[in-house]
Amino acid sequence: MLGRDYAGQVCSISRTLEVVGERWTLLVLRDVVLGRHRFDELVDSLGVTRTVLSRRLSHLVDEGVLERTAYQQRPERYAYHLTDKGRALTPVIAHLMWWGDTYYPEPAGPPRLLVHRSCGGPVTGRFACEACGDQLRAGDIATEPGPGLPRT
Amino acid sequence: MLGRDYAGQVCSISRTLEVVGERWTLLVLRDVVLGRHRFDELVDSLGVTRTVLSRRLSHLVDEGVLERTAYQQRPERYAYHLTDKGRALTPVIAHLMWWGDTYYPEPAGPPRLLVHRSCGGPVTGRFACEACGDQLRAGDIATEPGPGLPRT
DNA sequence: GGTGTTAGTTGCATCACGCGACTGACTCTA
DNA sequence: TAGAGTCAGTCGCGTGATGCAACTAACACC
Repeated sequence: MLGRDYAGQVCSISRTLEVVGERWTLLVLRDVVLGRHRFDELVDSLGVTRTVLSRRLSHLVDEGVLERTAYQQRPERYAYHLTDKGRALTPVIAHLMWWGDTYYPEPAGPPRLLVHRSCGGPVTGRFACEACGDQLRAGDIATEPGPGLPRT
Repeated sequence: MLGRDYAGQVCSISRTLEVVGERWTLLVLRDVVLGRHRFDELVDSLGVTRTVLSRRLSHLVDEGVLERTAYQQRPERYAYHLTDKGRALTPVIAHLMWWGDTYYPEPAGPPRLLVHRSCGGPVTGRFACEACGDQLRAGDIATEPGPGLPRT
């Protein structure tokens, strides 16, 4: 996605998109979340070019989102797994999935469901307020300048 | 981001990324969320090319994520605002923001904070289980095949 | 009549991506 | 031991999206 970077953006989102905003990157992460960990598995599943997949995986490993571990020697074969930093992105993936299912539903229904691991119930991507504990809708959330906002 | 589409992907995320996955699109939406609604405001704030911004806005309007309304006649001037469908994406933007602030913190602190509109408390992007009401962490969420999953 | 504002469009050069073939190290089968 | 298969990539070429900068159009202000 980035030929050039999002220069001059003092913004947490642009920094994030430098890492995961390129074409295919979020789909690669989705596949890893769904249990696909090997290079050829990802190529087959995504239909992405081998060149691009190679670049994306290297970038994600460099940034600490994925880790590359040898799962066999002779010949050396590698698998890609999420780090904690990568796992922290699953809500983004989950919410993109929810949004797609909501606004672009497939006739047959959603191909994947998000469930609560322990009780099996459906999961929704609500935000919560840490102070009062309320679950929030989009309209309940406001932004305000933080300490790092440059004065203009 | 998409020269070609993510063809053959039976996936809610790829459908979503067709709409919001292109370079700059999520940053445009962030800016609209933060209150920038006019073409030149967005150009100045993002540093994006006028050409690309024009394309992105048209695409988002076509997809019903933004709406384009005239805020004055003679000369006609337009502003871009979120639709409900667009507002449903704010948790994605918010979570990307949180992730950037967490893993790529600025020395001065985060430039923007998310707050609960009514009580002012900090907001975190947790998922919640609709069945039991628990707030979930990334590890508490599992995926399972849904009705729309094609058999292989 | 000249300058400024706003919302774009146009043209050119460059960069990233898609496509497909190829490499290299090793295993498995006949 | 020759040939096919597996896996994780790399290489080369053509196309399409993007960056840069100038230009247009419609109007307001002085």
